[in-house]
Amino acid sequence: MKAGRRPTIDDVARHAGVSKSLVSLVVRGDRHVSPERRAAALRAIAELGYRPNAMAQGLVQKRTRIVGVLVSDLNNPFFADLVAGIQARARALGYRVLMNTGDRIQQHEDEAIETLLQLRVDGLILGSPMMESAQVVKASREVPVVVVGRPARAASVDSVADDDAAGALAVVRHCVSLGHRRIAHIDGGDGAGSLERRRGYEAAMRKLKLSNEIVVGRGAYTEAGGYQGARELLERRPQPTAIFAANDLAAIGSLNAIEESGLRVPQDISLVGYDNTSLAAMRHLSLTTVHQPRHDIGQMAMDLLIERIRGVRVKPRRVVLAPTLVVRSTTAPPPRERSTLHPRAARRPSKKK
Amino acid sequence: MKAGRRPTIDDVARHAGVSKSLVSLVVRGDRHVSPERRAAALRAIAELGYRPNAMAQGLVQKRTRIVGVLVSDLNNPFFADLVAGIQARARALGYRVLMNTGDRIQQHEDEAIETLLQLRVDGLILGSPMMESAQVVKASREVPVVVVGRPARAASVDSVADDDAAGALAVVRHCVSLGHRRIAHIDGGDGAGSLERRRGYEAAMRKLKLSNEIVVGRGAYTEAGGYQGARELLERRPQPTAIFAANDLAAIGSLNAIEESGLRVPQDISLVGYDNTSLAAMRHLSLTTVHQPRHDIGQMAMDLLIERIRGVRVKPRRVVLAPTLVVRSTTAPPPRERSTLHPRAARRPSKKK
DNA sequence: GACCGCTCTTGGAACGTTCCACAAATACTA
DNA sequence: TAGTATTTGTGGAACGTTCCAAGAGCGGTC
Repeated sequence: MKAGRRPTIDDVARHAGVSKSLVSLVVRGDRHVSPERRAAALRAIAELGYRPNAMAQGLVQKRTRIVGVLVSDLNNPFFADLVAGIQARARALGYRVLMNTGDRIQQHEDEAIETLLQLRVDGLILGSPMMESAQVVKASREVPVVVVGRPARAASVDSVADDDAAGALAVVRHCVSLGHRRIAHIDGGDGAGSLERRRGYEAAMRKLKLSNEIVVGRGAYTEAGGYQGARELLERRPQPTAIFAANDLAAIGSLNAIEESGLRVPQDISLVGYDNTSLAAMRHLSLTTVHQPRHDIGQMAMDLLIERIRGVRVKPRRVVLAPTLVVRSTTAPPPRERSTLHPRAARRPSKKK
Repeated sequence: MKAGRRPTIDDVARHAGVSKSLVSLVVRGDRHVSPERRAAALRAIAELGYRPNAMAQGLVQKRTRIVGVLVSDLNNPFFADLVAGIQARARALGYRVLMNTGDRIQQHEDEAIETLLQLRVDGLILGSPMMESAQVVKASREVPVVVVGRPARAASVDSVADDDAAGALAVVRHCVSLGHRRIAHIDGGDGAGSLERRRGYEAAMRKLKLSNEIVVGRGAYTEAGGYQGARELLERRPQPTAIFAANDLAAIGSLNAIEESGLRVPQDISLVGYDNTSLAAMRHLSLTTVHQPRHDIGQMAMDLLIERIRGVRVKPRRVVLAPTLVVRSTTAPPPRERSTLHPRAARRPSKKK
């Protein structure tokens, strides 16, 4: 082996005095190898610091045992648990995970996917992608694809998502049971599942005879989006007495806007998020929200993917998990009607409580 | 091209009636190709849906134009901006980014690195890794490595980190200026830079003649770690009047513990975090913290890496950025001495305010 | 008209693996 | 004892690219 070069399997073979085929067998843990040669090979591997070249392996094997994961937004802790679930299952199945993010920008997402496809990953899990579904379908022609957080249309794509309609209904029901009627929604913009969540909200309102009270503010699955949406809603008269944000991040943004306007949560206005991320659970925030079993969703996504990779299933599967409402401290009965007409004076921004 | 197979450069060449070398030139944008043949090649590429095989390319070129990024903890929004900075720079330089996380588990981190090394990435950026530095050095023998968030020892490794001593000093100074003396620290356990931050705290305390007041609670760079550390500190008598947590996540955990014990922030106890993540900026939390220019850190890390990759520099560089204190609403003058002896009765956990 | 120097194009040798068919050695069977 | 399995080990052909040296065509020059 020459100085600066990384050792190859040939170097190892020469060093150990065996054929490269034999070294290959040892590396892959084949049991039809005599103890002596195995030991010799292992020693040479250790001495040279040999590390198999995954590209060469992938090239000849026509598979990589790598699954690519696209994460929509690293700011959203939702994906931390999702990825943990994927990783746990992948580890058990002998696959490795490589991540990528498009930072909520369609073009970047497309590029991220392209990188993964050029690397010839064995499968793709798309976590709440912003990209158009045509792109998803296109990717699914190359490799098995599972979409998380938004229903897939195409027959070649599986999906795992929670039942947004059920989640939204639970939220609206909860608010109504507290006495709210003017329950507004801040949507998730072009985010994954945003439309479903919004439709769920609208359907729930209609179901509870509140069709006239349907109000949707334009937002996004981000703090900034929630802030904007809340600002929009708070300008309306009469103001809503409850806001249902598309996700926890947006709820936090809404909270910023609400507090900025001098209103208190939940005394003046109730607030509900979605996802039950670690943020919502913060005692100081204690956000009422909708729980999704993120870790399970990740595991399920990986399971679906592996079924496709192994070819044991070709029919599409749409897994829908039941969400559950988690009532915390940001929801309460609405204030008396008059109070919304006389909002309290805004408090000093720098002072708390 | 046979049915189920992915088209190769040979398929494209045949389909376009040119040589594969010509197709290769077109794909790589070489300008010494006649317009007609270029058009023919491009058409064939589009018609067949050809996508170059990055493994084959990497194998022959002996480089991948991919940099691997290890992210310590997806729950920490610190890394979202860090990665964004890395990506922005990588994009400009024509590199692609592939991520991996070890979920704050050493062994998983080692595996993540191994995956990336077997793929022969051109370089590695380690974001606040938990792994032992021997592992880092080992990796740096294979490929250029830049460590973020913790100083590197080895000559083969570059690092980008903020000046933890300066940050800690700013925190302690701020607390002292408010009148605090019993300023305790919750450390980051085995987290990256934890030791430096802790030493910085101790040095700052000594510098401000508060050596006797040095108290360190054992924590971690997580919400749970901060919670534990705060519990430990709150059991002490006298209780500290200010807590300096190793990062924002830990500060949030501390806040949970503090509120649970019935104390108010900042009236009864002041709280400071580190990193100035989006969490700290939440109006509802409004955490006093230390700002790190995360995006710049990411860009800088990528720049250092590229210098090594291109071989224009072999001497190690340790970039240290100046942190700045961001004073928000969780710090205030300490309560009168007696008050800590008569803590208020714990309020109902489910009630706020 | 021979030669030169362009530009464009091409075949074939890498790159580092695995896989396959077969060889060699050993053990078993009739 | 010969023949047949069985177990180990091996060389060489893939895999899909890029790179390199060299060829083809074609004006221009002396």
